[in-house]
Amino acid sequence: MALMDVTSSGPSRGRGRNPRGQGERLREEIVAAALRLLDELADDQALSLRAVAREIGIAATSVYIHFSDRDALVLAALRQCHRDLLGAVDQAEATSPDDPVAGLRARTLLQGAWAHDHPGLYKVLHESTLNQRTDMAFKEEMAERTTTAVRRCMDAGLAPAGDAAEVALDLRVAVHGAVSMRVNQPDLPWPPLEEQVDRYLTKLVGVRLETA
Amino acid sequence: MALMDVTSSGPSRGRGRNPRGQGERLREEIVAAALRLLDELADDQALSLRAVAREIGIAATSVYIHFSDRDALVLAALRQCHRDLLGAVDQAEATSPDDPVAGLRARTLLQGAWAHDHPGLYKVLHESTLNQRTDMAFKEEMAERTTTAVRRCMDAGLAPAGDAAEVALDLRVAVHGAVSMRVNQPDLPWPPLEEQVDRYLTKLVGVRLETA
DNA sequence: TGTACATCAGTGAACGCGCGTTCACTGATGTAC
DNA sequence: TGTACATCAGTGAACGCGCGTTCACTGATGTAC
Repeated sequence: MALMDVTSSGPSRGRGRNPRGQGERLREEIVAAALRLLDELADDQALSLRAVAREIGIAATSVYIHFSDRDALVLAALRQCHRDLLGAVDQAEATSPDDPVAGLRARTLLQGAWAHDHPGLYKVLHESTLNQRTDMAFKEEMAERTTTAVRRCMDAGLAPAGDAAEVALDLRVAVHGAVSMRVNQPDLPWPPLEEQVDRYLTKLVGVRLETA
Repeated sequence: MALMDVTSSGPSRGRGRNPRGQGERLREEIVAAALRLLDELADDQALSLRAVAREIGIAATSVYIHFSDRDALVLAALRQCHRDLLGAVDQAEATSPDDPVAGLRARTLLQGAWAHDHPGLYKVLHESTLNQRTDMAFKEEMAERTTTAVRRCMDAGLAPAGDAAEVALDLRVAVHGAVSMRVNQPDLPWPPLEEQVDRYLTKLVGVRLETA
């Protein structure tokens, strides 16, 4: 995807300036560093622009070349994070194209696995005070796709017909609760997420899961 | 409860020093102010000791008379907050002493109502990074009491017999999800919490609710 | 081919601010003799 | 009854720090003529 650079080894380590026309590379690096730090900090308010700059070895002021202020940076990072997650979840679902129930289950479990791998980002994405202060409209996409997945189960006769949006909401909410509590209190002795998700799928959506 | 003070009107407004032996009053005032601010800020990291002092008109250093550092103050505030909530929930349940299902429902709904009234405190209590850094063992009490309430329903034959702890966990988790999402994204068009809770009670616990 | 100029990618010093915490203190009130 | 002293409740100045943001700048690279 990126052109090979014969003269330097690695992605221009040593923090030389980017070649002409490649100024956008820094932008990507800034966003990536912000995501790394946000995952560690688990709190958008705690992320400082200066820490991001430090992380990649640039002057703090260089961030302003690409972002108008700190909030714009955080928002861009979250947007990117959401896009990545959305892609991963869709991909997980696509593994079982012929089995709507398996697809819905894979979707749901991938979100759990992602939260397990990136607890800080999960918190920032779902619990940050930016949610109140900023738009975040892009988040609705995930909800819509879950509704679609539930409807597919209903249409295939694998779940009792009903209000797919309502059922999907109940499922999303319950799973968010399960993930959120695990993320927020990781030291408590939680039962396996898979089992709990399966109970929710069974009792809330009404699908039948083969007890493997 | 407190002795009447004939010479001053109101609870010693004007911020004169407390009489000898009443130094603990300031402690209570500090905790109350911290809770007020935490509810506004919805983030324990954002609460500054200086803001608390400002809020009640004392010197910032006076906080150190009662708390060893900022974290100790926040923890004390959360402990108090949790104690109050626990009492309120128990009281709600006690309104229906002869109906375990109504009791469980009242318990659950009161937590929802409390979160609605104190969204910032709900967030701090359940989502603050203090959860990772500090003990917060006192929070387990709420879980135990919910399990007891569920078991009561089972024992009375009002819910299918089963693992009360597991069922209670599934319920608590789902309700936390419902409350958490409403608190974190208050501008989204949520359906009434009561109805969602009733669905969870029906589908997860298996109780039958009179459809009034 | 040379050269002036524009553009691009980024820097470094400085600003004012609020923070947690430390320190030595103040002044009222009670108590021992 | 007087008085020295201890205790209590709380203060005010000062510290060093990291922060977001502003400003004027630097130096390499491309482009018009």
